[in-house]
Amino acid sequence: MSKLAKINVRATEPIAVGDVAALFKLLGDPSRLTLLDLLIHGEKCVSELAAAAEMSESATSHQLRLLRAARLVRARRDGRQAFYALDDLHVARLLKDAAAHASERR
Amino acid sequence: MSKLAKINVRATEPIAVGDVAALFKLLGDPSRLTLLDLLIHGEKCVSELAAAAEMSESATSHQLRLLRAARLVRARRDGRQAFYALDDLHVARLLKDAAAHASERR
DNA sequence: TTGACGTATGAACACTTGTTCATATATTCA
DNA sequence: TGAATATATGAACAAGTGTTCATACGTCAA
Repeated sequence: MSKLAKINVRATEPIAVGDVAALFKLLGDPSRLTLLDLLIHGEKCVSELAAAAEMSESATSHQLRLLRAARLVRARRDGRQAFYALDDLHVARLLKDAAAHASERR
Repeated sequence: MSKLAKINVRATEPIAVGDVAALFKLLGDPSRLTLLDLLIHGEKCVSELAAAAEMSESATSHQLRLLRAARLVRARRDGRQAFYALDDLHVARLLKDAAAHASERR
């Protein structure tokens, strides 16, 4: 793949394509996207998220783990519950932009 | 998956999560992302893109097909060559935002 | 401690994805 | 027409992905 391997869209500095692709890849799954969308309105615990997204709690936890590894969300323990929240102010903007984009393509 | 299934990030109207995820999914591959990045600076033919991205022309054509189906790029025939260009003004912005995002996460 | 609850994690599996290889189509030139 | 060039496409395969199921962990209450 690409010897270039840098994205040059006038970002402050060129970024490895792999990093950007990894970010988009994480956002490119309906389950994860739903979870992130749910978190836009504030932090929620795993069972809340699972219920709202209509996923099993196991699947929810697995996906949250990926989002956490990428630092898109952060976890906070409160007793037996784990509360998740967006850990990145830019994510909401990316979602918004992409949503706007998708809506204009009809 | 999600009964909600709409993203509500104050887009003009709620968008199906599936559509947004499909867009991100397309952007979530290094090969396709490289091709799009190459096209930011103007239209290019398949062999140019293949050379610059260090991919086979077949693989390049396959990926361009996906990008074309999603109307992220458009093709123009000129003799034996097919020139591809970004077909979406928002894509460059998405790439830029994501690159900025990725760069701030180090 | 014991049990229940909420969450996390590993393994397994079906499904998807990107590439390669072979072949087809389209266009130009001799 | 025929050969050469540029691109497109189908089939097949390896590699990757998201879910499920079973189980483990951490916390609280009795």
